[in-house]
Amino acid sequence: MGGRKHTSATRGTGNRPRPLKRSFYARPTLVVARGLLGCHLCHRVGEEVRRARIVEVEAYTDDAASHARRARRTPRNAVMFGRPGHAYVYFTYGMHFCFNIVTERDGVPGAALIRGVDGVSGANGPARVCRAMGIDQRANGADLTTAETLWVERGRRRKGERIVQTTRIGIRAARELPWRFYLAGSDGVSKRDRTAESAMGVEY
DNA sequence: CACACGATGCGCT
DNA sequence: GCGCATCGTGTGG
Repeated sequence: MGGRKHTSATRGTGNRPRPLKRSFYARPTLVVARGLLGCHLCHRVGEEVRRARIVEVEAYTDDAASHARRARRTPRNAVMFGRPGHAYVYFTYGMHFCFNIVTERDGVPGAALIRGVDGVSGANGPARVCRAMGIDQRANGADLTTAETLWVERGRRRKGERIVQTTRIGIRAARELPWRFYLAGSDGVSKRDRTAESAMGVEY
């Protein structure tokens, strides 16, 4: 047995969490959103740790469709203006939660909305991600860099796996902005853009 | 204080 | 494709 310290047996689940650091999140929202694809969202629920692979993300800054539109701070969106690497969870339509990760440097609003994950069943769409992962309002404001209960770990992007960039879902304002990213061919993608996929030659 | 509506998902037409 | 559940939030009076 050579000098290999990390085997697949010691590197995978069951070891100490290796949460993404704050420096990962303290970057432009589009960069972070794209970079989260393929990473693993982890949530401790009691003794259990739920893990899922992030496959669809949207970016929100101070654009017209954002809760932080016009860079206006309110009680609800305040966490979007705070330190990067924290959870922004909001309640909507009287029954759903949506989970975001705060981006940009402290004081600059930004968040990446997790819209789809693979690895848990029925997690295409932001509300279903929260339901499947057990994320609710209690997670709002949580620091994801400490790996206490909620965190993200670096993942592998499969060879040849394509990233599709297209418009965001379920908004009216600024719908032309191509601020949604997803991994082509993943089950957890809420809505495919066939036009974009064929334009970039995606096949499967 | 009143009210319109939403970064959704589900069931029915 | 359309209506609707269900309620916190933001905005305006």
